[in-house]
Amino acid sequence: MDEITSRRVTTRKARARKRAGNDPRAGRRAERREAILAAALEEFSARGFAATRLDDVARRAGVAKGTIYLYFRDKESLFQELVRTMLSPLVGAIEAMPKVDIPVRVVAETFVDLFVREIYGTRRKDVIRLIISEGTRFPKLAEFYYREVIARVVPAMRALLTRAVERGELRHDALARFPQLLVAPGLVAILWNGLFGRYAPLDVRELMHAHLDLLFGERKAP
Amino acid sequence: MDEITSRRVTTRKARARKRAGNDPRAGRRAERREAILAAALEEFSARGFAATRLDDVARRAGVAKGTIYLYFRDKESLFQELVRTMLSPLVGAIEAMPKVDIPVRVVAETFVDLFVREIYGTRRKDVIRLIISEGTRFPKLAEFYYREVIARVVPAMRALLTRAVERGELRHDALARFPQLLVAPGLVAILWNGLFGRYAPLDVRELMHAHLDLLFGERKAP
Amino acid sequence: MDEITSRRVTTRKARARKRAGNDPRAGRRAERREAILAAALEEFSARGFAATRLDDVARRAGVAKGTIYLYFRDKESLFQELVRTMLSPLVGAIEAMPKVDIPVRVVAETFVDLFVREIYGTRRKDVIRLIISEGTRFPKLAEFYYREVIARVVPAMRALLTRAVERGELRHDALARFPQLLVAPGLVAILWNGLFGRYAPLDVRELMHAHLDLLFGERKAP
Amino acid sequence: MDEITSRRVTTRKARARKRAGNDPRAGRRAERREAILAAALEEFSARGFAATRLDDVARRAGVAKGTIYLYFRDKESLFQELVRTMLSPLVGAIEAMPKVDIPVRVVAETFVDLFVREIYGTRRKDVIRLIISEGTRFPKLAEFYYREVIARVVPAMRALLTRAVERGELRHDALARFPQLLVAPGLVAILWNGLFGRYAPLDVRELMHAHLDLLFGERKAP
DNA sequence: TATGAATGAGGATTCATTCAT
DNA sequence: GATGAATGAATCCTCATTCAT
Repeated sequence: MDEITSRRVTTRKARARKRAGNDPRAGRRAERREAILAAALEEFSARGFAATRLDDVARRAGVAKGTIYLYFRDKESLFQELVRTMLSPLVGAIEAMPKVDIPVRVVAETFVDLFVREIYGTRRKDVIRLIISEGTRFPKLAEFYYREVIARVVPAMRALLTRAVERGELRHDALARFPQLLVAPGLVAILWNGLFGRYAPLDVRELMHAHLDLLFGERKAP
Repeated sequence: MDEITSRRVTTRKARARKRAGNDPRAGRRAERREAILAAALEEFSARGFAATRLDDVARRAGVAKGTIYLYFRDKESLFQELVRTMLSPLVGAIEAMPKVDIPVRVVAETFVDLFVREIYGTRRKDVIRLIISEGTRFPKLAEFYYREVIARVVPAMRALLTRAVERGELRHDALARFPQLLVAPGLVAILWNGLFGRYAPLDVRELMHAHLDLLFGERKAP
Repeated sequence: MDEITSRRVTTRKARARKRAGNDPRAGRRAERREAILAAALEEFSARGFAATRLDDVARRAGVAKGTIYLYFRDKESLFQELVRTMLSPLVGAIEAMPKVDIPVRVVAETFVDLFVREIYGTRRKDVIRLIISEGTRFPKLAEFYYREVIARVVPAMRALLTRAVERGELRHDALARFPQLLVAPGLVAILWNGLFGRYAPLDVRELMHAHLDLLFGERKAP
Repeated sequence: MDEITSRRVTTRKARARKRAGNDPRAGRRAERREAILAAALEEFSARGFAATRLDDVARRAGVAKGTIYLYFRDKESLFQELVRTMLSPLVGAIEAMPKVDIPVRVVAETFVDLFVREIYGTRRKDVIRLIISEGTRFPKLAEFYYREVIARVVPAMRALLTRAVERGELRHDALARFPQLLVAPGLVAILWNGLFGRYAPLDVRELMHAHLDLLFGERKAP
C-alpha cells in the first residue's frame, strides 16, 4: 500500500497545531481533498483513467490545476487513492460481519441488502466499475482490492455457508464452494445498467431477490 | 452503425478484378487486415483503448504505422471494427438457436457449454472484457452489442424459459424474468480471472456447473 | 546596477525606530537575510540558477517560501544580490591595494596568497563559478562584476607590473600586458576541482607556486 | 557512455538498405540531425541547459517539436550527444599526437596553435563553455570529458614535458607536474570573451604567445 | 499499395509568484 | 512580518494522423 498514500504537505509547525486540534485550515484542507476526489470519481468514471484530463478534474473540483498536486503525487496516485478512500469504509463493514450462526437465507438476504444499499446505491458502484475496467492496467490496485475486500469477504462467506451445509440448511455445497455465485448477479446489474441501462434498465433489487428465490425457494414477504 | 464499417480503399480497377474473382491481392489484403485486427485485440486487451499505441499495434502486426490507415479510418474505427468482427459469428450462432422445446436443463447446459467453449475459451472473452471496460466511452459500441447480441439472446432465452415454466419444468418464473441470471457467473469468471487470476484462479466450468446444480438440483454425470 | 538592490520592505514606524537605533527586529531581519543568502548560495552553486527551486532555498534557510519575497524582489534579484553581497568585501580589499612599489615577486605572491585565502578558500570560489556559469544569461551581472572587480584589479595589477618592467625587474612586458596570466591557473583550479576533483584533485597552492616558479624562477622557501 | 547514444529509429528493412549503402533517406536523416545539433548548440550556449526550450531548438532547426524526439531520446540526451559529437573529432586528433621528441618550445607552440585553431576558432569553444557551466549538473558529462579528453591529453603532455626536463630543455619540472598551466590562459580567454568581450575583448593569440614568452623566453618570429 | 518520417495538438507536471490568514 | 496554500503560465514529451517517397 506504500505508494497509495498522499504526500503530507505540511510543515512541522502545522502538524503541531493539528495535533493540538486547533488548526483552522485542517477543515478546509479536508474539504478540498473531498472535492478533488469527488470530481475525480466523476471524470474517471465517465472517461476512464487514461482519457481523463486533470484539467477537467480541477475545473470540476473548483480548484486550479496545480492544486491537485498539493494533495496527490500524480494522476495515478489520485486514481489509486480514490479507490482506496471509497472502499475503506467497506473494509470496516466487512470486519464487523456476524460470526455466529444465523439461518442461511437471512445471511444471504442481509448480504444482498448490504450490497444493494452500500454499493449499488452509492458511488461505490462506480468504483467497482473502475476496478473492473482499469484493474488490468493497475495490478497494484487489483491486488489491493483483492487483499482488502475479496480475500476477506469470500472466506467469511464461505465459512458461514459451509456451516449451513453442515447444519443441513443447504442441499449442495455449491454455494459454499463458490460464494461468488451470491454476488454475481449484483455485479452483472452494475455492468448492465452502465452499458444498457438506457435501453433496458435492470432492477437490482428485483434481480437479486429473484436470484435468492432460485437459490433458496420462494420467500414469504417481498 | 454506419461508422462501424471499414472504408474500402480500393481502386476501380482492383474492384473490377475482385468482382471477376481473380484478384491475387485480395487474399493478401484480407490477411493483413486479420493481422492488424489480431494485433489490435492483443494491445487493446492489455492496455485499454486510450493507452494503446497504434505504433505497437503496427509493430505487432508486422506492418508500418501508416498501413493501418489503409484498412481503418482511425483508431476508434479500428476498435469498433475489432469488436464487430469478433462478435458477428456469435450473432450467426444465436440466429440458429433451437426454436422447439427441449428440457430446460438441457437448454441450460447447452448454453453454458456454448459460453464456455465459444466465449470463455476464445479471444472473444477479451472482447467481452473490452466492451465492459470501454462501453461507457463508446455508447455506439454498447448499442451495437446490445442490438446485435443482447437483444437477440435475452428474448430467445426468455421464450424458452417461459415455456419451461408453463410446462411445469421450473418452479419459479425467476429465471424466465431474468435470463441474465444464467450467464452472470460466466461473466464474473471472465472478470475475476482477469483481475485476480494470479492470486486465486477460478475454474469456469466448475463454477458454471455448480451454478446449474443450484438452479436445477444435482446432475448425474459431470 | 539599480536592480541589484533589495527592496526594503519596512513600515514607516519601523524605519523611525531603526533611525533611532533601537529596533530589536533589525538584527533578526539581517539574520534572516543572511540565512536566505547562505541557502541560496548553496542551492545556486549545486544546481545553477534555472534549476534551483526557491522552495529548496526556503527550506534550507528555515523560512517559508513567501518570506523570501519579503527580502528579495524575485528569484533573479536574489541571485544578483547574492553575487553582489559576496563580492563587495573583495571590492573593498582591492581599493586598499598597495600603491607604492614593492618587489614584483612579492606582489605576485601576495596576490596569489590573497586569491587562495580569500577566494579559493571561501564560498567566494562558488560565486566566481556562478558568474562564469551564468554570466552569459545575466549580462547585468557580468557587467557588475566587470565594473566592480575586473576593471579595478586588472589596471591596478597592470600599473604595478608596468613599473616593475620599467625598473628592470621583469624581462618581458608580457605579464604587464596581460595581468590575466597571473590568475589564470587559479581560475582553472576552481573549475577543474569542481568538475574533475573526484578523479584527480588539483592542489591550488602547489599549482600556483609552480606557476610563480615558471614566471619568476625557483623561490627559496615554500 | 551507454546513455549517451541516440535511439536508432530505423526498421530492419531500412538498416538493410543502409548497409547496402543505397538509402536515399540516410543523407536527409544525417542532415536533420546536424541541423538539430547546430540549433541545440546555439540555444544551449545562449541560455544554458535548463533555460533552453526544445521548442526554440526545433524552430531554429526548422523542424517540428516532435521531430527532435525522433533523433534524441530527450532533452538531456540531446545535450549529451551534442557535447559528445562536438568533441569526438578532438579525441581523434589527440590520439594522433606526436610520440617522438621534439623541441619543447615547438611542442608548446603546436599545442597552442591547435587550441586556438581547433577549439577557440570553432564552436567547440562553446562546448567547452557548456561543460564548464553545466558539468556539475551532469556528472556523467564531466566524466566523459575527463575520460575522453583530459585523461588523454594531460598525461601525453606530461610525458613530452618530462622528457624535455630530462633533456635539460626546461629549467623546472613545474610545467611537467602541471601541464594544465599550458592551457590555462586559453580557457581564461574563452571565459573572458564570453563574459567581458563586449567591454574589453581579449586576443587569444596575443595572450597565448605572451604566455609562451613568459614560459620559454622571447620567441623569434611572431 | 506500403512505408515511416514528420507533424503538432494535447496533456501531465513543475514552480515562481501571490495573497488570505 | 511570516506563512504556506493556491494559482496558472510554461514546458517537456507523447502519439494519432498525414504525406512524400
